[in-house]
Amino acid sequence: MVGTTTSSDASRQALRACRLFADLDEVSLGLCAAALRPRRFRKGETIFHTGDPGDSLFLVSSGAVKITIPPDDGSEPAILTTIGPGGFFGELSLLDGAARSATAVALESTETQILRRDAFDTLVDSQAAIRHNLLVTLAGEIRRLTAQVEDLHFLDLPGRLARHLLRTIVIREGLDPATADELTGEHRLPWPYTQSELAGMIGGSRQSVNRLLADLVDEGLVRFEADDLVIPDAARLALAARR
Amino acid sequence: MVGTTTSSDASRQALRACRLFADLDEVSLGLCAAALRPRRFRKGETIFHTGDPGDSLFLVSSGAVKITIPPDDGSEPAILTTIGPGGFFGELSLLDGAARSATAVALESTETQILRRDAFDTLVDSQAAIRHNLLVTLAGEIRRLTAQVEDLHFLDLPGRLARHLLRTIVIREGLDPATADELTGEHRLPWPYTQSELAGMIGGSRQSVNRLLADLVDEGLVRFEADDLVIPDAARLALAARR
DNA sequence: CGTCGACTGTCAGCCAGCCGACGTTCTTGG
DNA sequence: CCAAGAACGTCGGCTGGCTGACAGTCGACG
Repeated sequence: MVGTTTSSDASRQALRACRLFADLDEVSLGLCAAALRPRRFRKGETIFHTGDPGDSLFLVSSGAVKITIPPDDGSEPAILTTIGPGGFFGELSLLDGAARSATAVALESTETQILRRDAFDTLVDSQAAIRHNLLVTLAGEIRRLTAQVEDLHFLDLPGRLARHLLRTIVIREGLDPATADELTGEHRLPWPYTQSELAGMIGGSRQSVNRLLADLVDEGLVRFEADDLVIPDAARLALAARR
Repeated sequence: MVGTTTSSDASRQALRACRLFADLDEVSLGLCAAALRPRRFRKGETIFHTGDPGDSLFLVSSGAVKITIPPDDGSEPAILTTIGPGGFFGELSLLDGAARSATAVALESTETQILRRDAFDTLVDSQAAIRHNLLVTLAGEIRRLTAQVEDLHFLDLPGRLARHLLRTIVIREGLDPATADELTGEHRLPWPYTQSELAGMIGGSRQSVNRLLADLVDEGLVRFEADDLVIPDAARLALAARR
């Protein structure tokens, strides 16, 4: 069965790239790979909604997904985070059996691998390495959210924008989030976001974000090149993020 | 050794009351109890600071603890959450080995049981029940923080105040946080907080909180009695919290 | 039992950032 | 290649909530 073999290879690829399955021996990796089912989403497609029941974890092989909270009126949704290749999402409902707490939407064409609850439970129970990685990742998630609450409390909009950009660098480059303030030098970020989305991420209006971005460009702190955002001097931007 | 026996009994008490150790058989419970060391904190005493290295988990036997983020200037700290009897805190540093991400301060005279990393690791590895409880609790923590970010995005100050009160009811009475909007009837909360602290919890200034509280009292939505806050009709308050 | 510190109550002034409005530019599909 | 929808750029007016200031209240402690 050529199809099956190909699918399994793709699954192995996805696993290797994902922090959750790091440090796993070949045999265990094969076991995990067998439990995965691939699923592709088109740009803008909704993967699940707030309030849905959920019993699957999604690994992102390629593309990107935004985790949002829809407003009940028609305004801009809040964007909690975005997940890129190697990341995963949807684990909460697996852990506590409750409904989805947020909505997941594909930012671009995205390839995912789905892991269902029974397989997930088996893996977590039998593989100490996966268990450890899971706990570390959840802790990281909590720290990220804590930092977000902190920003919303203490920083004004320009500050939140600057800090958000720094954090995005750190995430994209896989660095320690705690070092966001000590970044230096030039960085280049792929930038698939609209200004409305950016506004949703930092808790501001589209118009304000537009103005603040223009300010940053004027001051030479950031620059747009094709589909990338270039930050010539991260240290200088970090200064602008100070409380 | 009478002293040891007494201490161990207190430890068992603490464990029984804590969700993390629910559903544990007597023998395992004894093992856990043996790993605990009691520690008492006076009102206002700092338990640990942001940035400290940390390798212990604290179980609250009695009293209450606030988890705060200190501002770098002299203004009001943000208060992320408060932990009462049966709750625990300080688990993050245990999970990922990183520094404390927040400061913990005793709100009143507080009795805690300390569990150090080595004992914690052993327990989590050997007891599937504890492991499960830990994961569920972490998931709950993430949901709580997500809800907090959501509130800061979508609600104005009156809305955040009302919702905070509803959430406090839910936490104090040990209900499902998702049901906060559907509460009805009269509720009575112990109220050890100053207006400044309340302001820190909902992200507002002390003055604004004072004014909003007065409004709520005028409308008959809340009432202060001795050291308690009484909410005569939770459903009516929930209406005030609507976005 | 006076005084000192912490907390509550209240007010006026100010401004960051929201909102609505509208033109322009980009892009996508027919 | 054209039309229509989406995203960007910009403006002025309005206001929620912050800041600062000060007066009452209450409990603790010498």
